[in-house]
Amino acid sequence: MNILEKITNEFDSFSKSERKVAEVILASPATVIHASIASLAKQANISEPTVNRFCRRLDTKGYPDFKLHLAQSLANGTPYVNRHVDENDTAEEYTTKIFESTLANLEMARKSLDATLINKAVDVLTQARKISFFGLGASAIVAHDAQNKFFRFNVPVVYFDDILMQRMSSINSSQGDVVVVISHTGRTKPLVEVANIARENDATVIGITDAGSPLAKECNIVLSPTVAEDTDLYMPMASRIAQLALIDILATGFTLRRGSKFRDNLKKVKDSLRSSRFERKE
Amino acid sequence: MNILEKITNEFDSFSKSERKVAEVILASPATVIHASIASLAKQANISEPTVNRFCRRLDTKGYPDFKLHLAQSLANGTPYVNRHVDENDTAEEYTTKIFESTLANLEMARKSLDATLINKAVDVLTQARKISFFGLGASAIVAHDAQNKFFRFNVPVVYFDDILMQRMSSINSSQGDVVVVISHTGRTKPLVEVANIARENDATVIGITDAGSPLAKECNIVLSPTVAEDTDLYMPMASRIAQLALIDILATGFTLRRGSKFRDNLKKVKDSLRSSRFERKE
DNA sequence: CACTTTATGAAATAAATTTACATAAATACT
DNA sequence: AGTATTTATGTAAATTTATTTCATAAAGTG
Repeated sequence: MNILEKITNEFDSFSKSERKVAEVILASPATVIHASIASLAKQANISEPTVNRFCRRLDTKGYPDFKLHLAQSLANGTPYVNRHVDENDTAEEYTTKIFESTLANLEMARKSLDATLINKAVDVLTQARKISFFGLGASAIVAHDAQNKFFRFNVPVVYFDDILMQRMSSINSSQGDVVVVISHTGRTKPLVEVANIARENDATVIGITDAGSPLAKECNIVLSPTVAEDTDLYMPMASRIAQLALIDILATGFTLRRGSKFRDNLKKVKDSLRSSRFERKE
Repeated sequence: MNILEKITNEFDSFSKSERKVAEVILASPATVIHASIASLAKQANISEPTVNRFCRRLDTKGYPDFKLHLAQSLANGTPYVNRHVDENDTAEEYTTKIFESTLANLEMARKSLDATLINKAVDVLTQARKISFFGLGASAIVAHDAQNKFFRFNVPVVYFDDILMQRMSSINSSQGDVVVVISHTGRTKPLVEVANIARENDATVIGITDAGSPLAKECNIVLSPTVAEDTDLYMPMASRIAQLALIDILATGFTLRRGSKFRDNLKKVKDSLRSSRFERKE
């Protein structure tokens, strides 16, 4: 919790002198962060140790640490929240709301991801003989994006958004192949079947999906970026953005694992596009 | 400006010792705000006065004041750009870095977008007879996603990631049609041509691209979500996520403009998927 | 109203930061 | 190349700032 809120909340439980400090701080926190303990004590008409004790009471290590917390409370204030779009919102308003929701959800997704599992997934991917990315609907886009990234690594990579192709591809998979199945809910029957087929054919299955879902049960490794999907508009929004961030992370882990020499290759791929572009004038 | 960004920006103008401090700070700013000047100096293998001078160089009053600024940079809501992944990062570290960059870039994109133009674009889209989304490479994914969203609105919508199909489609366009061209750089020759063809055939062209680019010049409306693309790994990352957020915004604007009755339709589309899913047990 | 607990402040101590100065490194100019 | 000059860095002392200790005062309790 924000330390300013904390001061307000606990105000009633403070002693007489502590209240004096609290009042001075609440009156102009921005001034306090630049004041020494001596000057704050003087402003509040109490002694320096009292200020120090006040800081500790608020679970900080001492006065300087307290100022740090105060500074953070003052910075930008508003944490990201999921804000719902309203019927009468202006373009300005819904633009802000959507960005804020997206940010809030990314923050949430970040917290929900387990670095150990990511590391394991990267392990598996770097050793793969062939990588397949499968998704349907909005998740197809994520699979599509993953292909666009991983093909640069010069590993055999395929992507299908057609359930039949996915099935056929899975049936042909075997040990050493990695199949990445992407589904926000993890409840899309055909995709669960595809995962099952892949696994029965000894492929390693990585799921980017909800941890407790039927799809998750078919996976060797489950990565689940959790978001509070905005269901107001019945469209996948935050989920796919979090999934894309995860793809970035996996791709980054992959390149890091392969070392710097490997990254020169990436530059080549990028440079190969140059001739199809208009040059910058600057 | 955020002091962390400032350190990153001015890094090249630092002296040898200053760079050492900067590196330590950038590597783990959260640790630094709890460190004394002595411990930071030791970590960076330089003397305490050098740290102090470093702080002043960044327009702070001294080390404690510098820490205050740093704390504010780190506070909620101010993620920072350009946290470059490092060769030796752990999964935990690069995961954090990528999320932070993504958040910072979304924040940046949000600031760069003009609500008036968004409103205009929504206007045009709601009145369109047919909407086409065109992109190549990483932007193809964004176009793909846009189709996935807009087809729910029951308007004729197409998406192509094939340059020939894009050309043919553009040649056949006419007044009342809207073509949305997506390209981060706006310098991909074939796509610029496509935009030109569309415009010559009286379609309205909306560009999701860099404002000053050749592609932007061919557009009737230009929406340019600006991001500081991380070029370390030669892969499009933040740009496409910002573009997707913009698609969400346009789609949201579209549904709001169409009114609540229209949104019942969206629910129907979503419900139509139900039979293909495993039910939740809860 | 005595007694205990809790709160507060003065002074001493400890810690951290800054200044002043000396030396070393880098750069520019013969 | 060699010297002069500027710029960068470190050592040690001085200063500022924060914390601890301990004594005293206020508040609460039976």
